[in-house]
Amino acid sequence: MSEKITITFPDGNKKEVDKGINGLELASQISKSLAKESIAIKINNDIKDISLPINSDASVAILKRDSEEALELIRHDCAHVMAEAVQELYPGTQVTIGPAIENGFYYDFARDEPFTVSDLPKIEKKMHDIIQRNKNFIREVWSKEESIKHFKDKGENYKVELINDLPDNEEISIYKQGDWLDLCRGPHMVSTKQIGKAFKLMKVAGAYWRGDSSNAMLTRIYGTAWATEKDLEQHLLQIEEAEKRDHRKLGREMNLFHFQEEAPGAVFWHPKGWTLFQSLINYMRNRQDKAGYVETNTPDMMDKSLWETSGHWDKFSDMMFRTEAKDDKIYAIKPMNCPGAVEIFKQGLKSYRDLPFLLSEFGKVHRYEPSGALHGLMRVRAFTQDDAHIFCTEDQITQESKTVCDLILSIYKDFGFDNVRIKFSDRPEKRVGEDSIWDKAEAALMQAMEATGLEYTLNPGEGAFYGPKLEFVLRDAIGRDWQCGTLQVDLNLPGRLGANYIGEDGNKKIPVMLHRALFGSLERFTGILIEHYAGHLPFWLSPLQAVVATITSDTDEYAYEVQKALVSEGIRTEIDTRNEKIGYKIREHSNSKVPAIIAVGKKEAQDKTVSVRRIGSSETKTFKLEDIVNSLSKEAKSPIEKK
RNA sequence: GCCGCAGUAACUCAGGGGUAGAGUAACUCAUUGGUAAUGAGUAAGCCGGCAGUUCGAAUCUGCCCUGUGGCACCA
Repeated sequence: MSEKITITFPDGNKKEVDKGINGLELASQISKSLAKESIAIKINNDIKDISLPINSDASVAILKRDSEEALELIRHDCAHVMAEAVQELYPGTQVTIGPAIENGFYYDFARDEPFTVSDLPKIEKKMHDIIQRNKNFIREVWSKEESIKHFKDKGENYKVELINDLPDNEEISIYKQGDWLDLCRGPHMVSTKQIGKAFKLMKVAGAYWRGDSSNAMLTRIYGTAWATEKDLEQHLLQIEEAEKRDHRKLGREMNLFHFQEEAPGAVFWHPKGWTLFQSLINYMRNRQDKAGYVETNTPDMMDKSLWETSGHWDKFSDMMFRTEAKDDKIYAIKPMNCPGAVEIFKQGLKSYRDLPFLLSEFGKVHRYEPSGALHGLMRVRAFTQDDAHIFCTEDQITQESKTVCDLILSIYKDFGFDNVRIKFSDRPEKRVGEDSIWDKAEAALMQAMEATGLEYTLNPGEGAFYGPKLEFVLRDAIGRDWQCGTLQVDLNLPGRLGANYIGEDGNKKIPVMLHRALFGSLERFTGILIEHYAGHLPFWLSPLQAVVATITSDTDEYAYEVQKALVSEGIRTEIDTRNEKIGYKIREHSNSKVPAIIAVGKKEAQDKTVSVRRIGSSETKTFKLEDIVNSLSKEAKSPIEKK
């Protein structure tokens, strides 16, 4: 009699089966249809090939193609099929790695002539052919020597490198699909046909071998893959939706800003865009005033020596703009506001009684960002930080950090961002300061984090060169994440720049400096808001809040009266007396996303009323002039004024 | 910075070795209208820059600039 093991199913049922049974056999014991639909198995919560023998008691779930976990397999299998298609169509192309990723998969290839998008339809067609061949994925375990020889003979140098770097005790598995095979950890589904049809190759891109810019550049092909064609369709629609929200497009349509060749990565803010920008600054200034900050302003250019002292020159001089005048000095255009803040702190003798000392600055900084990184307002070379530096004692770190966290979250809420995640980044490889100082800074920040009771994730090695940091990541209306605010504990720069205060004991002490930014970059935050709201900014932020549109020229005079009434209450109002039909005016102002379109014709002029149409609605409501002025001026208040 | 793609009228885009094209916008005229496009007409361009090939280049080639999708970077 063969040995038995006990299988526990997700519903808690147990079953005694022969040792060595595999998932497929197990499934067919339950039902034929299940066996037919199974694609993999979850053994003790690890997803495995369904053909893998089960040799000990285990909890087991059989995965069908429509399960959530299947998606990753579909995508990974799809990557393999794409690699086969590419090697079939373009002999001599080397394969490297090809994982499943969010929404799809990619595969990196090494080929002298990179692929272009025009190659994609051909590859896609070949993939469909391969899938139709319905070959099983077959797993084999090879010895290191055997696998190295195989890939070396085939000229797959990258695979050889991968195998060489595998730890000696690791099993080397190979997956075959028909004649084609790939080094792969797995797992995979049963056969290529289970991939289905719901995939599409999306784009080609360059990518460094092993993500290291000193290595060769490979060609990456990205694809998206889904369980059903409906899901694929849905995904493509979502991409379209994101494109519609693109702040670069909306910024032009709404006449907010532009860029031009002479100033790469620097914004030309148009009047409407600048109005929005200023609304954000005013809001933030108000919140900071109430939180006990005092606002400062520091020089845009300072002698290079200051940046050498701070340590910025050593790490970032390549990315700093510099300028010189008739004297022989080299001035750096500030890439950060912190040294300036320290210089202000240093003026006059400070006592422990002055701490915490909260200095804010809407500082415009310049950084020579790599050309390939520039992206509309999201990544620019000249931007404004809502920066602040909190000088405090070590004992105050926890409380001050907690206060900053609360402030950030409260501010994000005012813009409709309720879903915020926090990342904790600790010491990077290249840094200044003793390890003992880092120990202290990290511990203090961690303690503050614990004190807030907020959830966070660890982000090892990603801290600033002078200290660990928290990063605040918010999720927008269509589920995209944006890193905005930051809080950094700095036990290094104040000392380097010679800041101190007189302690309780009468001795000089070096203060701790907390760097923090809430929106982060005002430019970037503006871009995020535009995309988050798809251009439909809330009334208080809308640079143009109302348009008075006339129906006939007979009522121009009354229209001006209406505009004047609104403007005198601070509502940003334009007037449209053009010789156009009202339908045309409605259409135009709707397209440019004006929140309130106020139509006036003979009827309104006679009754001293207005007809209001709000953006997003096709309803028209009639109000008395004074009533609309009152209600709009209430609506125009910022969240702070409303509180 | 690296790999790919793109740059033509204010905007969106077609064209492609031999008078530079469309739609929208602008301007002019007519029309004074009731909630997402009234009609007719006019004007508008160093076809990103510099070199080269050619009898001839917006078109082909090279270099550069800018943008763009990724990668790398992000104090």
